[in-house]
Amino acid sequence: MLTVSNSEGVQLQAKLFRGFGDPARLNILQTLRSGPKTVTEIVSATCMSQSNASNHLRCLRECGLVAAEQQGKYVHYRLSDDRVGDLLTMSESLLSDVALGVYECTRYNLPHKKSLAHESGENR
Amino acid sequence: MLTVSNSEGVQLQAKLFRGFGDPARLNILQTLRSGPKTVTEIVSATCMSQSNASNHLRCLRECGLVAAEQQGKYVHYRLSDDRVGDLLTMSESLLSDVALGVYECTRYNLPHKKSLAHESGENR
DNA sequence: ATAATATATCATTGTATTGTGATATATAAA
DNA sequence: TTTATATATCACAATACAATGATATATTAT
Repeated sequence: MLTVSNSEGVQLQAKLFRGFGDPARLNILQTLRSGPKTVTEIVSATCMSQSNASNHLRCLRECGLVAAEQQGKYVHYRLSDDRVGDLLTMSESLLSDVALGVYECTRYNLPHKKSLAHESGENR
Repeated sequence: MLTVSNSEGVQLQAKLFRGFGDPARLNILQTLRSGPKTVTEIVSATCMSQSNASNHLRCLRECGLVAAEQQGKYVHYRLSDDRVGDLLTMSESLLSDVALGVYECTRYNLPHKKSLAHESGENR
């Protein structure tokens, strides 16, 4: 078992979670839970542009979260390991209990209020 | 169980994973696996600045991944749920098999070549 | 009260990441 | 071959994020 009690281990593990931590990539992973798909199928299921999907698929592939197999002019992608799906399942279980908290977590999802600071008052 | 088959669900779930997907936050979570800690203890265990730790702790708290309890002038932080640790354990299991791939995933960890563009040329 | 310690907040700055559009490559069909 | 379809690559612009430093708040000790 990999030990993560060192700095490089934490880096690695964080990078693994990053694979899951982007809406576009997570969307792809969720889509692949129902079975292998071609890029075109992924694109249409996720409503993302083809280049964007390819870019994220590359990352997911290099991270080992998905595997690719070329068949003719198609490339079939699938989750690389059952544990990828297991992690999704477990996170959903956790999420169902902490959803409200996550929903309200604002540090990294601020509603884009670039200039709201001068909205009358704001003194503290 | 929360359904993630919709756009908001994926957003939420991605945000949950983001809590794990940053080295600083993951470092804090790993530190808390061995038991509750004060901010000062977390700071010294992780070698991060106090304000940085507080900022990340706030995110982790708002995401529901950690819980805080004030005791006198100390605030004790702990993992909020066993499943947080379980997710870490499971990711480590997965990582031990895909570690090489993750290590080589370059799309989001490019080696910092800030000024390489003007290395003779720079015309674009 | 004053000082000391513990923690939180917040604006700023630098950097990393995302999505896009243009283009390249590869395979198959006509 | 030419054309169409599927996928990949890559530079760029826009955005999002992390770490910092300064400062605020809260608790305890003197």
